[in-house]
Amino acid sequence: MNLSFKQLQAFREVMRTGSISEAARALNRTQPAVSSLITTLEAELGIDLFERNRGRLIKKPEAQFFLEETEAILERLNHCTKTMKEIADLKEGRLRIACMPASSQFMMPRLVADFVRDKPQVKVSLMMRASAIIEEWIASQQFDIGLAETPAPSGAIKTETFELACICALRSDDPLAEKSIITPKDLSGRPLATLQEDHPNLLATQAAFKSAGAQFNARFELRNFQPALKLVEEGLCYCICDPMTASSYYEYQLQEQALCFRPFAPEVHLSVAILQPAHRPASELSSAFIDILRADLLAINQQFQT
Amino acid sequence: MNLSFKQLQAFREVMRTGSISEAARALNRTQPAVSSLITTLEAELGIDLFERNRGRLIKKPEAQFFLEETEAILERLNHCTKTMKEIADLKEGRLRIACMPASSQFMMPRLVADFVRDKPQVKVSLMMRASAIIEEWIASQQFDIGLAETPAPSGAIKTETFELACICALRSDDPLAEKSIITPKDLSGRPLATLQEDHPNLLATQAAFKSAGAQFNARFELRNFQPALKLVEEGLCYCICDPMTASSYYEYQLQEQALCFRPFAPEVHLSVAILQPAHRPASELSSAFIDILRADLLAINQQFQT
DNA sequence: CATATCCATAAGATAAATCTATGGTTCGAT
DNA sequence: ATCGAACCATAGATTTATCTTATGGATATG
Repeated sequence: MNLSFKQLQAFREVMRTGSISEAARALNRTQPAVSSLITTLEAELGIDLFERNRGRLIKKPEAQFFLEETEAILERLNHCTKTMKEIADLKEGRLRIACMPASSQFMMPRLVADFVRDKPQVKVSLMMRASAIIEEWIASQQFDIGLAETPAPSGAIKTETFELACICALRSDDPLAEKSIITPKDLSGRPLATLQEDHPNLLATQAAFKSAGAQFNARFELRNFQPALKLVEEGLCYCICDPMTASSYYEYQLQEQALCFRPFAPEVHLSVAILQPAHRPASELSSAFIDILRADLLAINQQFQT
Repeated sequence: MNLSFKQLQAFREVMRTGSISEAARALNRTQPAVSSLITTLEAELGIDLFERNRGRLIKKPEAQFFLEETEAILERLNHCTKTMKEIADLKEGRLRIACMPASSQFMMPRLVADFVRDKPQVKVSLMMRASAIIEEWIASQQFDIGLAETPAPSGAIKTETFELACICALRSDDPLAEKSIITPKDLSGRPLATLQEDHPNLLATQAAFKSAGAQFNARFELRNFQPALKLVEEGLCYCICDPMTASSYYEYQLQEQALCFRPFAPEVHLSVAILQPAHRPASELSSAFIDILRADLLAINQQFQT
């Protein structure tokens, strides 16, 4: 089987125009070139497609059948290359994203919306889960991109870590809002909403308080910072939360913002990471999305550091 | 769009084996050859299909998609060439045959049956009609092959004429059966079954009688010779009929043949023809069938000339 | 640390496609 | 009839594409 697309294209053109010379003109080739293409095509198929009668070509019934196949193949090929071009231009494709709760409500939807605005053919799966689940999904290649708390190193996951500087959430009418930077001393003994148990972020916060000689009063222990802001709004506590959660607050609480955020010193981090399946290259689409995701994470991390 | 099947085959093999070197071995090419095929393929698609990581190839998700398309195209092409081979070997195709009554009952079915015995994929339409209808069907290209009485010359029909020597049908117990050749003199004044009105065959028969000085007694006028044999069996008449009709008699009247046939002199012909649409080449299948049809007509024409 | 395997590249060799030139045939119009 | 314009096929020259050999760099394996 040594056919070529050129032969098929030449054959199609000959069938359309009814003559080799005409087809040659349409294809910007010389007549002998097309003649040869047809001859070798017939030889490879083992059957004559045209009858050479009195110096002219006459289509044989077999040619009609072969034309249908030819059209189908060329059409498919054409469509396929077009699709690949679309994929190359990021106009088409599939993107499966799994993200942690802090980013799921506003940040990630906003990024996805911006990203796909000019890509009507791109399909997106966007799932919110706890970081541990996201790890599994990425490791098992069920998702292309994950945003989660930094997992333990694993051969199955490629990570790009971001140390998000946590900031202090407090009521705008709180006296502490006067300060441009909040320290453990400021919050000494005051009720806090924190992450639970042995979360690295909690440990780091406790360490900051301890080394500053401040009293650490964890009143609310939560799985993540999202619900904490309501508690702060109610005046029940303070919260040293990650900037993604803080940023979300501005995105949904557009008017009458009861809360404000202040940098916290010393820096306490929440370590998050962009996750990708290892041993499998990212699609062009993934890479492009990760670019804007990275940029947004860096921007959010800066947003509250004045 | 300048892709080639070679590139697709190479790509498929690389996807299967996971490496260029392996694929090259499978394809009986050198590794650089395959490498180049893949490179140019990527260039023409405008997108990388593999990631070159630490000296190895890693499939990108885009490659997976493209593979599906590639498989489909190659599969279709493969199937198509196979079918063309079948067609070339006359193992596949379509044959539309229209035949006149004299040949429809035994001769043509027998020929078709012989022809398609080893061609299970060949589809046949076999229709019996009066010669005038067959002409129309062939001229309008509704049928590929016609067997009919020779029509008036027409630009739309290609004809191959056979002058069938008519023979005399008579009862085996008739005294005339003793003779090896029947002449108009033998039948002078005796009742005949003939074709009707101004049919050339009737006119020719009448002329033979006249020039022999014999009396022509047309007792039964029929549209064709088939029913005549029954009348001869009943002893009601003689019939100078065409050899196809006579041959049919042997094919269905296997035992107790009440009739016999004798050559008639001078020769009186029934002119029949194989018809094909003009300005359209025959399929390989048509040509092949016409070959055996021609042979059979010649054989039948000899059969009664002892 | 040596060895084997992988891929890419370059240069030369081979094969394929294309073009130019030509001749034969048919058809239509002088 | 004869001429000219189409048509197609073939042959030889030329360009283009493809393959191979040779080589070097990178990475795994034992």
